[in-house]
Amino acid sequence: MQREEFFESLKRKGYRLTGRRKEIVDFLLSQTDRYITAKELIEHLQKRHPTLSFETVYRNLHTLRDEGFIEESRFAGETRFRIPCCPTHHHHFVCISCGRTYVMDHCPMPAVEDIPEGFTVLQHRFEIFGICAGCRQGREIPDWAESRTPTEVTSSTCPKH
Amino acid sequence: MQREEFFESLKRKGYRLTGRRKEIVDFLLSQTDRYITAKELIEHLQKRHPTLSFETVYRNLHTLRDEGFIEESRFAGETRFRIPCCPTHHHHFVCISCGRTYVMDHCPMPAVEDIPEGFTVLQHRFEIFGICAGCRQGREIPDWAESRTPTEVTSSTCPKH
DNA sequence: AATTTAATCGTAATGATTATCATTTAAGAC
DNA sequence: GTCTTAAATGATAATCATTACGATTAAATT
Repeated sequence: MQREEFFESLKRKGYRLTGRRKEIVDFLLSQTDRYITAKELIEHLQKRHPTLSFETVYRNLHTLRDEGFIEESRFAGETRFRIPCCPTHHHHFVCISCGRTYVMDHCPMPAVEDIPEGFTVLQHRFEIFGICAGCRQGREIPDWAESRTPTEVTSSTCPKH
Repeated sequence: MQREEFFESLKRKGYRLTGRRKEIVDFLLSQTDRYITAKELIEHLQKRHPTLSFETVYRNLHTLRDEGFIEESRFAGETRFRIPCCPTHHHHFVCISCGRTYVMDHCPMPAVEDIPEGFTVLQHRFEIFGICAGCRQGREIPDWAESRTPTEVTSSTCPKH
């Protein structure tokens, strides 16, 4: 979603286009290929705008999330946010070292056949966590990743984005 | 995994079988069909053992997690833990109302074919969130669930556990 | 029973997130 | 352009989950 489109959409929903809101959205739009933490966002924006408050950042992130504009994920012990890189439904390979996400075409839901009657599906989450090629060189695998029940999976070729 | 087996395994890894550890594991073993929060665990155990400290609970949960004995998930704004209901690899339908989990046979990993060369897969996460039949009656869908980008998925039949 | 050291307790500290309320400011009306 | 008003913000304090610390307890081994 492009910047102007994004702001139009916010406005249509009755939100005001404040300076802060625009700064926050602009930064998110500049980072659509990875998840960022609230802290990263604040630190980045406070360089130019020292008076920016935590409250404002969290309030905006949650507003955007609740309106479906941003995705939230949590890994390596931190909650992270991002604006989806593209509007179509998809899942990610997430690099736990740099937070970058790589689009995967596959969605598991069509193959799920054992949801019983009376159960309501609201959401699903499918993410593969690992180390991307860029981070592979020169970085160790973080402790938290090695220490948890790993999944032995053999993989194959070629991402996107 | 049964109780004695569990304790044996802990002991083999060099951990002591303390009273607190056993109480914590026993409670987890009594709740293998759902995720519980650290708070729930503490509140339950403090009824009988008022001196139980937060420190001990968190330390044990993390020890158990790091040794691969318990799974961690986060939804509805809270971090939750559980001992897997069975040792084979599987994923869950998670009821966001009661936290109960229902085993699904399907694992999406074999169908994933677009992981590029140089990328290392460490883990994957596939969860379906929704409302189970039991909770469907008499409960509303929580706010947090309705407010996020929902996934429109049609489903079919019959869970386990 | 004595020894060793992991595990625990109690408390304080940390870090992330949320609440309060006075003040500011975007958006629409005039 | 000015006025109005309600949303958004900033500053601060509060809350909540989680972690750290140092003294004490107790499991496991001798």
